[in-house]
Amino acid sequence: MVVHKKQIQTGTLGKALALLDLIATSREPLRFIDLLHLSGQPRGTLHRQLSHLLEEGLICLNDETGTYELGIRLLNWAALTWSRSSLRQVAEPFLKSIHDRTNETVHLAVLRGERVVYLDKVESRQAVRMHSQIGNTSPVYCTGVGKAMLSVLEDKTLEELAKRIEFKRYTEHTLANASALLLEVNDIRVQGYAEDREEHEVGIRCVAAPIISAKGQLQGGISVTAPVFRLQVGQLEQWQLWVKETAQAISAQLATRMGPYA
Amino acid sequence: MVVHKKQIQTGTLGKALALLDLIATSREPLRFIDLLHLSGQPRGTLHRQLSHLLEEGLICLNDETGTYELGIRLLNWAALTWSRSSLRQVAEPFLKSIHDRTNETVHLAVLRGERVVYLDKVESRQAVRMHSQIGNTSPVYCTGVGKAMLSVLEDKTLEELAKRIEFKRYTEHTLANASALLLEVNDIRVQGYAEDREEHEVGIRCVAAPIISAKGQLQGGISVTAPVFRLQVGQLEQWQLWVKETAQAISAQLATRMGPYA
DNA sequence: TGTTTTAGTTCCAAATAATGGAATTGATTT
DNA sequence: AAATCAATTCCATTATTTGGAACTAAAACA
Repeated sequence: MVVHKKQIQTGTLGKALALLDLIATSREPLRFIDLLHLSGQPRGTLHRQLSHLLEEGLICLNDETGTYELGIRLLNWAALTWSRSSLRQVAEPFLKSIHDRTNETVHLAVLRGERVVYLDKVESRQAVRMHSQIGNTSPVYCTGVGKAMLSVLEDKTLEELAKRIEFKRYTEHTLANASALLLEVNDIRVQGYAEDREEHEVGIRCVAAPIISAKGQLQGGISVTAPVFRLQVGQLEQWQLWVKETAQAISAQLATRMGPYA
Repeated sequence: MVVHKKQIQTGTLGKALALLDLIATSREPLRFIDLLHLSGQPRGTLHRQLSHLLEEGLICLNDETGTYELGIRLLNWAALTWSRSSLRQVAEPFLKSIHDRTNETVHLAVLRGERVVYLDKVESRQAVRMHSQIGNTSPVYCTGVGKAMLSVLEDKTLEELAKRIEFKRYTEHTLANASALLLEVNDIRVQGYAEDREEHEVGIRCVAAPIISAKGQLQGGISVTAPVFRLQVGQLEQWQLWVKETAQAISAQLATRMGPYA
């Protein structure tokens, strides 16, 4: 959320979490020997690091296969993170309200590095299943909320972030490079809302707006998403207004009632 | 899940996570000064530890209130933990099946220390909202799944665990001490299933059974929960069978197709 | 069955990071 | 402007981590 003034060396903790991330992001189940190659750490070091992660419940060892999985303690922390998130708490009724009016999927998301993390979702029939979205991430440059959030960042921050992005084409409309993104963000700044015109998935469009704090700091964003075939003429124009209004209402509310646990 | 052979000193990582847990489990938002008192660490040490957690995205600092909140990175890890859990993947269709037959809430849970952590849930109308259960915990001694899981542990492990529990009366039926619990677990071992007779919440009953690995190691448990007013005569007796059968079917399936990501 | 290979664990002197008290800076109140 | 309180920085001391090598366990091979 906040951009770092200076890079801090996180020492032992950083190394342990890098290892955890390796396990978390691998698409294959990993054994000791795999981690040995992937991490590039010496045997002794890796062994102790894994012992510590294991002991702390951040990972667990599958007895049958000898592979490491993510631990249940992470789930527990996440449940607390979610339920206490002040942004989420404040936004909840607003998300419901906009969903009632649009009857389409509404997302609440925050920015984390070059990716968007979904914090909440209100969906048509089905309510949220965890696997659907919460805690999952998407690239910032081809999602409505992503681009909306970028529009709040300062130029310098934005440019640095854009430079770090690895652009990948998901559809023919996906923005293909940093300059195209910066150009589009400029438009978004003027309009106050962002659109996703089938940039991430063919047949899916959305409108989104950023949420800011009293001090103007980026807090997150909301979006309404719909399949193209269900869109009426002028519908997105209507939703634009609602999304902008709602994001501003959430921002205003955040300024009043801050802090979690309230 | 697995009981430790020996206690390992987790050093720096352990200290950092203890601090994270302090923030996670506090019912009040905490500022630096609060953490200074709570943690008992010297100023310099605490400051560096917080900087590291902050830098790693495990916590974030609320600019307006100066209080620390849990970070989004935890949510992201949890989403991966959940979606890849081999137990959850294997259990999913079985949970649906038993829900179709009972039309009541079905839970999948695992044991973590003296508490039960919910891994999945299939509910009547509403599908899962994260806040409903996933990642949340309950005491082991007054839940159906909790007692069912205890029944798989070895005597020594069980007794040590029971000794560590702080018993709290939730209803007049709550088991009040370790010996009552051990006695009940003995019955469960014979029957192969556990009951919760309004022990956690008045008006709520459930039946549960444990899931084990090929080697007989405890993997988790499932339960069917219903409000007393909706229960027909002989209904729990029917569900007992289903829950036992289903838990065994999951155990069998686990033995075949192990490992996450499959 | 014994041998080889591979995977995982333990050890310990050297290198690195964490510690914590004190001094400093910054913000808020009187 | 002074006083109070909160947060941050500094650095010599202390504790932990590091990593190569030796060791053990288990599986694959002969």
